[in-house]
Amino acid sequence: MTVIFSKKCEYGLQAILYIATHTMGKAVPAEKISQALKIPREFVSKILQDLKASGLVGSVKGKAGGFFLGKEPSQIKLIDIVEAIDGLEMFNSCVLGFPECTPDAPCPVHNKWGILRDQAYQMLKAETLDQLKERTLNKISKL
Amino acid sequence: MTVIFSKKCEYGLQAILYIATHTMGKAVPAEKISQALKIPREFVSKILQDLKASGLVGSVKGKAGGFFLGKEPSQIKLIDIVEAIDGLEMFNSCVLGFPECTPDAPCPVHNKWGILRDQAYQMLKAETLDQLKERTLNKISKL
DNA sequence: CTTTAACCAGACAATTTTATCTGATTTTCA
DNA sequence: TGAAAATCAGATAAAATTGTCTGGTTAAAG
Ligand code: SF4
Ligand code: SF4
Repeated sequence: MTVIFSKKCEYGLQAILYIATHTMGKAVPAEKISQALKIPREFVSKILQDLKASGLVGSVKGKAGGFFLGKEPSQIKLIDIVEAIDGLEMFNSCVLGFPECTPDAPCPVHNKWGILRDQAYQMLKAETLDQLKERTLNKISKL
Repeated sequence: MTVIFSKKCEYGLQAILYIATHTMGKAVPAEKISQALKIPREFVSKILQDLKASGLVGSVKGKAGGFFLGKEPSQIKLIDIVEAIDGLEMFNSCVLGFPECTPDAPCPVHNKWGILRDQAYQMLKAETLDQLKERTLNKISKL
């Protein structure tokens, strides 16, 4: 299977986007995220607990508890979630899987892939959650 | 883990590039590929057997046997190997993992990711094995 | 103060991916 | 003809990823 992000990372990205757009001042329970995004509840819960360790989300226990953003929406970028879950290794390794990505021994598609890789990185780094809000709402509302 | 291609696919790409540059008219045994690319022999052998089913490689049994390209190097592109092993699904699905990639409900990074995805596809489709030969040799010789 | 709804920690299970093994067959060559 | 070197098919094993369960703790609300 060809994959960009692990399932965990995809779910993490989706969940954070969901929280950012549906928080209304209150904490969002895992159950709600699970239903909206069709992710198993315990699984998304686990992932958010992991993201908590990175400071990207916070949580409150007990009734009316749930998850919320750990920083201002204007301070969170998609790359932050990717880094927390999958790491940034892919942005520094060979697309063909050759060991070592050195300038004097580039893989055969170096000149093209290197550029794409950087653009992908820039893309994830470019916009903050608040800037993505409108488009996120449009997507999630049609799920 | 973040990944572009599965290990199988990476190994398949590397192995085909190796065969294309080291065939010298004869069949290349899995053992030789295994040593050169540091891929477990039985594993690369399996992968090449799979690629044989797609017509990308051929094989001869017995002593002095091994694998060879199933087509002219000028007729094989990297995308062919990717398609045979991992399929082309990634070039038609959402980078954030949202179900359905529809024009009226694009994911929040649609306008940027869509372009990158197409460029990646074009990259893999652009050059044939013979065109990649020189750069491949340079990479493999420094492994 | 009891019920309820939530997070949380850690074990557990299922699935997929990656890798190895075993034995059979084929071909070359001395 | 027999030993050696290779593919090949299928079973098996190991590892990683994905998903589930159990029981505990916390906090709101009646
Ligand atoms: S293109 Fe160059 S930099 Fe990019 S992955 Fe291949 S070797 Fe590494
Ligand atoms: S950007 Fe649009 S086309 Fe690309 S993956 Fe996201 S939804 Fe699909």
